[in-house]
Amino acid sequence: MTTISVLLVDDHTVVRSGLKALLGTQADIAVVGEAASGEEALEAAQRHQPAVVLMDLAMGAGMDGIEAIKQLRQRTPQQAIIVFTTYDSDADIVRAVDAGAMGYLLKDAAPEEIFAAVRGAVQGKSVMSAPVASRLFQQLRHPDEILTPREAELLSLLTQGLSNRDLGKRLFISEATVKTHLAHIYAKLGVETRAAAIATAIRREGMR
Amino acid sequence: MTTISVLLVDDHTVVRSGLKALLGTQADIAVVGEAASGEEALEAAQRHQPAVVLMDLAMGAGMDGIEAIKQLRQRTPQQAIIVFTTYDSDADIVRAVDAGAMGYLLKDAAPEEIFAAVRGAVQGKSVMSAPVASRLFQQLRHPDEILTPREAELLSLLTQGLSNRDLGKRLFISEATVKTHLAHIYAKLGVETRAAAIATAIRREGMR
DNA sequence: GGCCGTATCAGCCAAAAGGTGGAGAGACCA
DNA sequence: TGGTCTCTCCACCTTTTGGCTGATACGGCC
Repeated sequence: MTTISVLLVDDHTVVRSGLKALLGTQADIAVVGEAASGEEALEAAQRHQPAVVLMDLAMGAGMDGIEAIKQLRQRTPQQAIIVFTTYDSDADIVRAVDAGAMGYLLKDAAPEEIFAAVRGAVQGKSVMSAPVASRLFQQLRHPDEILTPREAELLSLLTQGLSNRDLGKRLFISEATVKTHLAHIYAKLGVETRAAAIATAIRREGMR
Repeated sequence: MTTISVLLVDDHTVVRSGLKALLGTQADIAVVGEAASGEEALEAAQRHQPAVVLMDLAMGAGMDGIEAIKQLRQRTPQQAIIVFTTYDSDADIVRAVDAGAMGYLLKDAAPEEIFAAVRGAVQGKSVMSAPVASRLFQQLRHPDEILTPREAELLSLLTQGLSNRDLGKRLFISEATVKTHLAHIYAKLGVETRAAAIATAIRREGMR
């Protein structure tokens, strides 16, 4: 039996020590490092060379989880990344999978679920919490309602109340492009105004 | 030195074991029980008679944290309650304090902060995370940021994505009046656009 | 009675957002 | 190779929203 080395990435000390305590009960799993930000995660992944990275998506200031996943996939592609976060937002799931995440767990997952995900990840299996799987399934049934990664990214910023101009600056695209994306988002969400899109996104998609 | 008994209430297994691990490092603090819901919390508080209850506000289905606090204050008033949650929403803070919480910690709090809060609570001291204190302070300094009933009503409809015209129809007032109310709401919320107002309202005021 | 807060309405102007239609580049795939 | 998807950009036009100023009316309150 080989020991599976795991790196924990979460800005909450409490969550890190909880995961450490839980994973510590398993003989075949060992936490080899911790990081509290995306930047730290890249450094720690390089240094500890874990088999699995358990990562939160929301991490206060600095690099966000999605960006960290992308960079990790580039630098240390042999490491399996499992997202471990609080919300099952459609957009986050799409973006995380797109960025290269192997699994997607919610923080209220049972310990057994977490163990299974870690063990599965090293074998190339995707493990996700039931609510996440259900959302993905629903998306498959309505393929024309799936937001593209770029649209999801834009929607996420939209829910923070940014104007078209600000969205453009933030994403390094023109205002015209922002409007195009927005029109597509509205069509997919089935709304007509940005106000309704924000309301729908925050409530239905669990964005915050 | 007396040992401080603590009850943990959180629906996330990971968070409970993290707190347990952290608090376990302190000789004068002992976790005497855990609960994953408001209902369980009431039962556990009765049975274990802890000196301090560390409680999350958001707890999936069933009784929410605020309701649990109220009930605990009634049944076991000698126990100090510390809120331990992810968000520093104005509405949540006010409601928690109103319900009888002694302290308010965010989940990204440093371990020392958590220890200090637990020790302070048994001595009747209120300990809160810096961002929380800052918000409370702001509220005290800007009492004119409280929405009038009519404004709150309008804001609530606004978060459903309605246009000014629709808001007017729904509230039986002219569009001009809607705009007046909106201007006041924006000023009070400290935003400039309806998009930002919706985002702020749903997130900060806990509207949904 | 006068002051203040709240709720109602108007008009004007500038800015932002939304609708329509079109188009090119690159990736991917059958 | 041709089709499809995604992302990017443009122009033109209409509608909506926001900023500003000002007004009336009702109910407490000192």
